[in-house]
Amino acid sequence: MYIHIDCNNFFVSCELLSRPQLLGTPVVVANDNGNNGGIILALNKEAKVVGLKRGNPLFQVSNVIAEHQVTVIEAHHRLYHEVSHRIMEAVRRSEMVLGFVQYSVDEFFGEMPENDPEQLRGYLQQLKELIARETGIPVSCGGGETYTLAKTGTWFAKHYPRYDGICVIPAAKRDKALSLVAVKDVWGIGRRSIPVIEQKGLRTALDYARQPEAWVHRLFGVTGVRTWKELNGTPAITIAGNKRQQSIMYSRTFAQMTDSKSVLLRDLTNYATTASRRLREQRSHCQAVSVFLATNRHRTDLPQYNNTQTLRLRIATDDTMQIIEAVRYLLNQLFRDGYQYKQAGVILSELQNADGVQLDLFAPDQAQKAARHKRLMQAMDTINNRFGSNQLHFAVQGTNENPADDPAGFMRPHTI
DNA sequence: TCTGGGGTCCTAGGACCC
DNA sequence: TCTGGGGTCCTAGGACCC
Repeated sequence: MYIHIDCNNFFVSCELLSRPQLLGTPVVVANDNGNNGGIILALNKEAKVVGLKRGNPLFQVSNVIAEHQVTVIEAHHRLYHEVSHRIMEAVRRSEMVLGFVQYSVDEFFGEMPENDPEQLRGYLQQLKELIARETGIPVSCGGGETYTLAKTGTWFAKHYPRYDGICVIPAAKRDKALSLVAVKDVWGIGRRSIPVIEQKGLRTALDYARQPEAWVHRLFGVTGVRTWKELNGTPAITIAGNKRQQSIMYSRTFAQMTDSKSVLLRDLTNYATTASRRLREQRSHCQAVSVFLATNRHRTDLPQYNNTQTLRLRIATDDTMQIIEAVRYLLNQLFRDGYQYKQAGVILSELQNADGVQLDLFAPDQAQKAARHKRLMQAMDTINNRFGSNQLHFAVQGTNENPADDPAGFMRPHTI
């Protein structure tokens, strides 16, 4: 049978590892854009009972936060990835799960060679205890005949306390289980499909599973059919897991809107630098670079502009300097005067393995230049890994004037 | 004042080939 | 009544996920 593991309130659980005194009090994790302008990314159950929800902008719920003395913690994404990695390693070492894969930062799938639901439940209990013991993170587990049913099991584990965090759905109870799940709570059925399904008078996962395949195919395509098959007990979804990413994006919403091209250039080159470093970390090269700009969609009183442009490179690269040049070119193409920009980002795509990159036959000197740049990038990565992420940077990135990043005031950036 | 930041896969249609 | 029959590659955009 297939199993699914989902970490409870993951970001909050990670933060509480180093702040155990906050256990039992309401805690939320929010991103921070430097202006108290973030939204709630994760919250524990104490924060849920006072009425907070994932996605709430902080400024809209500041009264609730003050009234109930909710602790707001800024997100530390590096920490979450490390903890996630520890969970994966702990489960791997236990050798209890086959084909164990990471699906997202806080979710895992796998298989267990066990058909008896009670036995499987016992194994999941062991797994849950192992993860708690080795990492301190509480998890919920589900089991079933397919990935989708296993994930449905986790849904029950989370919504009904009597399951104590573990729910296996055996074939014999599949229909009963699906009749208790609303169509909107099915993994794979999204916002756009729900009105179409409900208009047919279908309300539950079982209603959907009982429709003819042809109807599902016509309305929801092959992805809809896959979910339909999985609900009916036939595996149809594969989880890639543990592969290199196929695209890398870095984008930010600004604390203050800007109409300045030079500000955008500075920010975008910083994003390009970070994205390029991640590209090298996973030993990939990119063949395409995209930039997007967006105005504040919440400000209906201002003119809106939203655009993306992509540049394909002749030769795939992981060189920050080349990627910055592409970003500079794309910004020149995209930029329009007279708009207040609120968000911008860089996307690296068409990634390929760094070991098999095609060079340019007609530009042999390019190879020498590439080799020099490669050594420069390696040196910069080494220095920045050791002394802090932007110690050595390109002049176009600007100087870091944010005192929060340098509280002691001794980290003067060195500019190339 | 203040409204994340990432990802994957699929489809439709156009341009081009024989 | 009848208007070939296949292909490939590319791109933009949609839908879904966390």
